[in-house]
Amino acid sequence: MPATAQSPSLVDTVSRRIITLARNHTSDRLPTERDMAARFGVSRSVVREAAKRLELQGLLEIRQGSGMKIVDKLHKPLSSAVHLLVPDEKKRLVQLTEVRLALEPENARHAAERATATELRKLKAAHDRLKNCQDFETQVLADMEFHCLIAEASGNKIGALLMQSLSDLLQTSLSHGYRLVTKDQAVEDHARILDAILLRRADEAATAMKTHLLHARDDLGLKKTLSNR
Amino acid sequence: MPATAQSPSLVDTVSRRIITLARNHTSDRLPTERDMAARFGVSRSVVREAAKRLELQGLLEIRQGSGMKIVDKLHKPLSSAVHLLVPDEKKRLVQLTEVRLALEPENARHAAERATATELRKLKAAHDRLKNCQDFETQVLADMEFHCLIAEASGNKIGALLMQSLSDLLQTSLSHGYRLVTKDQAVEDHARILDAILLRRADEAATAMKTHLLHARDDLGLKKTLSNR
DNA sequence: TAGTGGTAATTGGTCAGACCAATTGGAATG
DNA sequence: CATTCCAATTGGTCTGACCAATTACCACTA
Repeated sequence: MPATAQSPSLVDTVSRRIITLARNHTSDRLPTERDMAARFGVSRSVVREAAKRLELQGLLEIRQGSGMKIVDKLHKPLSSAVHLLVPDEKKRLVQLTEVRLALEPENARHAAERATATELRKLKAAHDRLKNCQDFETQVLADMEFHCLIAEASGNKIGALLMQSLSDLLQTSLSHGYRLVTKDQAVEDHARILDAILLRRADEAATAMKTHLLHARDDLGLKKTLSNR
Repeated sequence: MPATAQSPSLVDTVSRRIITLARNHTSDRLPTERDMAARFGVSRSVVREAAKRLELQGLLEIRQGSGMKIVDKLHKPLSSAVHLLVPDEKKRLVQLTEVRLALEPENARHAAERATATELRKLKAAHDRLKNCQDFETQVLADMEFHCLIAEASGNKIGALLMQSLSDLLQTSLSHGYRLVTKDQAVEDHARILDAILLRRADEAATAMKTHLLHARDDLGLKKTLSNR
C-alpha cells in the first residue's frame, strides 16, 4: 500500500495487526490506543497512525472520548475521492447518473441470474419499505437500498462496492436540494425490475433498470448530459 | 470527511491548507513537516497526520529523508479498497472483468460522441505504442493506457477514475502471472474501437469494446464468471 | 576532468510524557 | 425512578528527543 519501502514500516505492521484483532474480536469495540500500544510494544503515535489509516479505509470509526468501533464501509474512500475529484454537485450528479446507467443494468441482469432466495427476500422487503414510506428521507434511503441490494445480489463484490459509494454520494446530493419528484414512478419501475429478477429474466431486468434510471435522470433534470464539458 | 464532529479538527483544517498550498505551489515538492508546522502554527504531529491522510487519498507521495511530492492519483484509495475487499487474485480478476464489461462499452460510446481533437491524437499515439511494443510489460502498459484514455475522452471524470483504478488493479494481477496471450488480437480489437471513435460511430465503438473485452476475458481464462459463488 | 565513495545535513519515522477536549458511567439528588 | 453533575476514561494535540532513509557536497582517484 503506501510507502513502498523495502521493509514494512511499523505503521504497516500495526495496521495489519489491528485488522487481525478486529476480525477476531467479539465486540465491535477495539482496545484503546494506549492498550494497543502496550500490547504491540510500540508508541502510541504508531498505533494512532495505523488506526487513522484504517479509519480512512472505512474499517474503523474513531470518536474522541469514546474509542474505536469496527465497521465495514470499504466504499468510503471512493466516496471521498469522487468528492475531491468533482466538487461541483450538479456535475457530480450528472456523471454519477451516467456511471449508473452503465453499471446498474448489468447489476440487475446478474441479479436475475444469480440471486439467492435470501437475497430475493431482502429485495422484496426493501421494495415494500419503499412502497410504504411517508417522507422524503426515508424514500431516498429505501430507493438506494433497493439498488444496493441488487448490486449485492449480482454476486460481484466490486460492483457492490461501487454501488454503495454511488449510493452514498447520491444521498448527499439528494439531501442538498436535488429532489426526487415522483415516488409513484419509482415504485412502478422498481416493481418491474423486481418482477424480472424474481422470474429470472436477465434481459428484462437489465432493460427495466435502464428505463428506471432514465426516468430518474429526467426527474432530476439531468437530460443534458455533459454537453457543456 | 472523517470524524463528523461539529467543529473541524486541527487535522481537518491543516489537510485543507496543505491542499491549497499544493495547488498554488510551483514545484511538485511541498515544504517539510517542520516548516509547515511552523507556518500553520500547529505541532508536527498534526501536520504529519494531515499529510498521511492526503497520502492515503492519493494526493501526496511521502518518502523518509526525501520529503513530500504532490501527485494526482485519486484512484489509489479505490484500488486499496478493492484489494482489501477481494484479496483473492483470481476472484478479483473475474469481478474486475465483469465490471469492465459494464463500464467500458459506455466509455467508448461516449468517447465517440465527445472526444476532443487532442484526445483523439492521444488515442492514436497510444494505439501506435501498443502496435510497436516489444515486451510484455510495455504491452500491458500501452493496453491499459489506451483504455484509460478512452475513459478520459468520455468526459466523465468519475468513470475515468474508476478506469484508472481498474487499470492499476489489472496491472498488478497481470504482473502476478496472469498473462495476456494474444497481442495481435488486442491490436486488431483496439484498431476497431479507435476507428469507430474517430468516425464518431458511438454504437459501433461500444460494440467493438464489448467484443474486445470478451476476447480479453477468454484469453485470461475467465469464461466461467462467478458460477462458484 | 569525470566518476566514485564517504560523510554530514536534512527529512521523515518513532518514542515518551504531558496536557487539552469529548464522551461515558456512576453517584447523588429530587 | 429520572435527571443532573462530576470524575474517569479515551482520543486530540503539543514538545522535544532520538532513530532511519535520502540527498547533497566534498575529497580522492583514475
